[in-house]
Amino acid sequence: MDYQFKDIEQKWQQFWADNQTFKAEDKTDKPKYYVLDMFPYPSGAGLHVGHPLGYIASDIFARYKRLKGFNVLHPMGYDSFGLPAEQYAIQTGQHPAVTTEANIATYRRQLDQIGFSFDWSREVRTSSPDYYKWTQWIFMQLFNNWYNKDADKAQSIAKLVEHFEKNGSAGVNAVADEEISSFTADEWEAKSPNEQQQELLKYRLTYLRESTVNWCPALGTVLANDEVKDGFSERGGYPVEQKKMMQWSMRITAYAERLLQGLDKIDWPEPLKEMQRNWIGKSTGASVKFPIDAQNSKPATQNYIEVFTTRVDTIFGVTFLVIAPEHELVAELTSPDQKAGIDAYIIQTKKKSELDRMADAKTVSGAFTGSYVINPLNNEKVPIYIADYVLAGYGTGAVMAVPSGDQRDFLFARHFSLPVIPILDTQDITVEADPTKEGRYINSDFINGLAYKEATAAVVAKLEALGLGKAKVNFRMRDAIFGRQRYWGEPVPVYFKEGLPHLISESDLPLLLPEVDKYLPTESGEPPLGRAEGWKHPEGDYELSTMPGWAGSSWYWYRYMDAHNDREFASKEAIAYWKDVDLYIGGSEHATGHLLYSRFWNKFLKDIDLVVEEEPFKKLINQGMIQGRSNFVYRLIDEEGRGTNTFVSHGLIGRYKTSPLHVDVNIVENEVLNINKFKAWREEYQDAEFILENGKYICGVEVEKMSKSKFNVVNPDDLIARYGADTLRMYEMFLGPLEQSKPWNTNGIEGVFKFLRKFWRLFHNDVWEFTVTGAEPTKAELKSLHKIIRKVEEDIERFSFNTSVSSFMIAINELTDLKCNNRKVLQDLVVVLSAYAPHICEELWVMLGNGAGTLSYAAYPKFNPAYLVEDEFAYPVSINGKTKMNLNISLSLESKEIEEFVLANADVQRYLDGKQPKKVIVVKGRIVNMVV
RNA sequence: GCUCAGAUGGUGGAACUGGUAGACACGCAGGACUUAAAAUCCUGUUCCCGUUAAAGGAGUGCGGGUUCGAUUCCCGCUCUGAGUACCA
Repeated sequence: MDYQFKDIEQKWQQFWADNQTFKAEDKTDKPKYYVLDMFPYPSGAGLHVGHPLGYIASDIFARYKRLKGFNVLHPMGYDSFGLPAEQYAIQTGQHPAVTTEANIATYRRQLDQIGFSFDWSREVRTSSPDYYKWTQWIFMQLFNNWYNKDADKAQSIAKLVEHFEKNGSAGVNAVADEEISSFTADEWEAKSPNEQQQELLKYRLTYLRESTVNWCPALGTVLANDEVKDGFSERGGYPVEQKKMMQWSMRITAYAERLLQGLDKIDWPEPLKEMQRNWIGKSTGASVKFPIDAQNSKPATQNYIEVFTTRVDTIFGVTFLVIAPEHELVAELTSPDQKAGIDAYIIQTKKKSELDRMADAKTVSGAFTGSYVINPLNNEKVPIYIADYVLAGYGTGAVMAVPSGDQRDFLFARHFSLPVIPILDTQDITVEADPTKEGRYINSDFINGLAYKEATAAVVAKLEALGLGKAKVNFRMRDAIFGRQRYWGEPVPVYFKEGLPHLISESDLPLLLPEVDKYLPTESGEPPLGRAEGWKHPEGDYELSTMPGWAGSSWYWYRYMDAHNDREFASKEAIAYWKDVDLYIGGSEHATGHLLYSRFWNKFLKDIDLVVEEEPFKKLINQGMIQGRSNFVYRLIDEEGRGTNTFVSHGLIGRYKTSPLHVDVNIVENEVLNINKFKAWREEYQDAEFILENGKYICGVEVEKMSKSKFNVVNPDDLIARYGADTLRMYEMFLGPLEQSKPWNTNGIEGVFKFLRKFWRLFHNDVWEFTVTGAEPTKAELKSLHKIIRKVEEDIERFSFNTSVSSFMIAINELTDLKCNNRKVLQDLVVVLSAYAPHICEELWVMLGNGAGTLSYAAYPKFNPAYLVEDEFAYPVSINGKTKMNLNISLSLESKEIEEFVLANADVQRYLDGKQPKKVIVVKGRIVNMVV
């Protein structure tokens, strides 16, 4: 029979499901291998052709590892809490659980059709109570731990309390809130339980704090920094504003250094690591306290301003100080005569949106407070300004301005006519600041004549001696806000008693998401959970925020190890066996969100001895984004400027006045419009007329995002119906390197389909009867076979799936030319191809007489280099590096003999034209080059 | 602005450690089969000159360099894409 992909694929997908072919074993002598995909959010739109790209690659890898004798864990699940389902619920009143369930069913159907080797027995859904029970449980562990800097790891709060009881706060070196108090053991004992809890909250790894948050009024929720892009929400594109709110936070900053160091130990794409490094934003410098000039009205709160600088060596070049308009001392520092100016500036800053502020980056603005500080090293009076180029959220919200070395300070100084003092003898500051570290210091008191390194050390030492400064490391990364004022997320397992948060009892987990009448905030502005009737802890009210989207995805890879455990998030044995993810494939858009939070939670879980590896994902690959590729038709515009119902082919639009219109890519093939389908597409085009070129209507092309409104969405279901899953799998790989972004283009899928038919044909005679022989393979057949055995092995190990597909085509072309129908050769070939095109291979495997379902665990054929040995090589002979001819020469000849052989050749002599080559380079087995 | 990635035929791409640039596939052109079409098969297909063939020349974004030899290494530039954004 001809290649009937529909029957074959359905049959094997059913077989795999019925027999749980891909169930990973928990107890086995085989080495483990964990291949993970970033689990999808099940959106209503279903999968488009770009989504499965990474899944196909990981599936090929997983199948290959099984053939190589590994016990492979290759699971799949759903990140099923999220905003779109909730937005839909608000519009329609449908419970998000219902729509989510329906969307998951669609996803599952689509995934099954592609023939993935997932172990579905381990499926997880973050919105399922059996799952989020453990997300809540991990939250409780974070609540019950603090970060001990001396031990450089998390420790239990109980231990901290013990320490407080014995020694008070002395000797505690914690990552904690800034306003922790110091007390003796007796003072601790004297505190009321509530006061003690209040103090402990400042240490917990998840804690409540009034903080400035990204508030999105349209979504009615706060957003994490990585969910905000250019002042707008990433989902939906709504404006985001800054607002102060009491919020749950995660003390990720405690792990900043370890998150940074860990990057050097994992095999991730360099750009991704770089993104995380930038996000963490470590800078090494010093903090310096500038005493406030006593002659001014001194603020009651403190008598100095603290700045952070990376160039403390330039301190003698300081000519002014700039603090953020939001700085807490602004009001107190403003002198009466400057008050009007300062107030006006603050109002102006507040009015500016985030966007304006960025667009305005080049214009200098600011205002003088009327107060001064004293430079602690030379006792100069230094004026204090406010300006919005200093950010309240970074460092201390204050900078020492060195206009000779920093361009922003330089522009500011020019604008306000402030002095610019050069501090290095190599500095050229005639037109702009010069941030050099070269040269020797001048105008700099005791560091004059020194070089950068010793100057920095000397300044830090002096500041330390004065008690006015110290070396300091600063991180850009902030603690992550961990609450959303939304319904469709994990409830926080906390209730409030006398204004203080308390964990619910572990035995009450999971804290179920209650029913509500509407998915909107309450009239008083509380989150939707405030609507839940009778939802109340006996001791007090529950927390009404839910957890953010990244909560459930920050540990899910552990749940797959032991997905049905109802006593632990995963058993010790399962974690000891599976340990970590060996290969993780997913998009780079999660660089500073999911991938950072996951590393953070993993490190925490490691600290409290629940998991065994410091890093969760050993190797990570980013698959490229699949962009859309839109097609256009060109509507003719008549003299009055109105659109007509006539369409001009793309090659002719220069001669007419036209306007482009998107046309459904599914009715265009190789840029040729199917005119009948176009007329049927929409009623208005029923009588459309066309100006053709060469009898065809050619469409225009543009690369855009894949979206319904652009009619460029290609659905995998359609392609599978037409060509089958095996063709789709191979074509997605054939498209190009996995990591490269590219527009989807269905042109060319025919080639892959033809290849599979040709492969099928090898096993059949002219009338499609299955025919293979038991004869001994020929040398040529074995050579083709072993070439592909080696090639696929090498390609998969380096994630070069596209080159494997080409090589398969070459192998099949060769074997077809050889008229190979040899059982031994074909059977090995089936195994090699099975990772890419599993359905057709299963079918042929059984036809060859093997047991159904055994192919997935067959052994990958062993490569034998002996079959590839050649005794002759067609040496390219070049003159001055330009290839002129090929000469067949025995590989047993040595360089000298090859040179003689080549020079004796008549054609070579003709090229040389009687001249003697200056030099002959012979690389054995590679090339002969003559220099004349 | 900064950081990173990339640029190869009409198209997607290949060339793994510096050694025959354009594999494989699409498209296109021509042919075979057919009453015809589809499907299938065969041949050709980087560009220029020539054209029956041969022979020749140019060529991997641009300009230099190292080398017997560079798509590959080095320096400078242009463009495209991604990330980031007054980070002190």
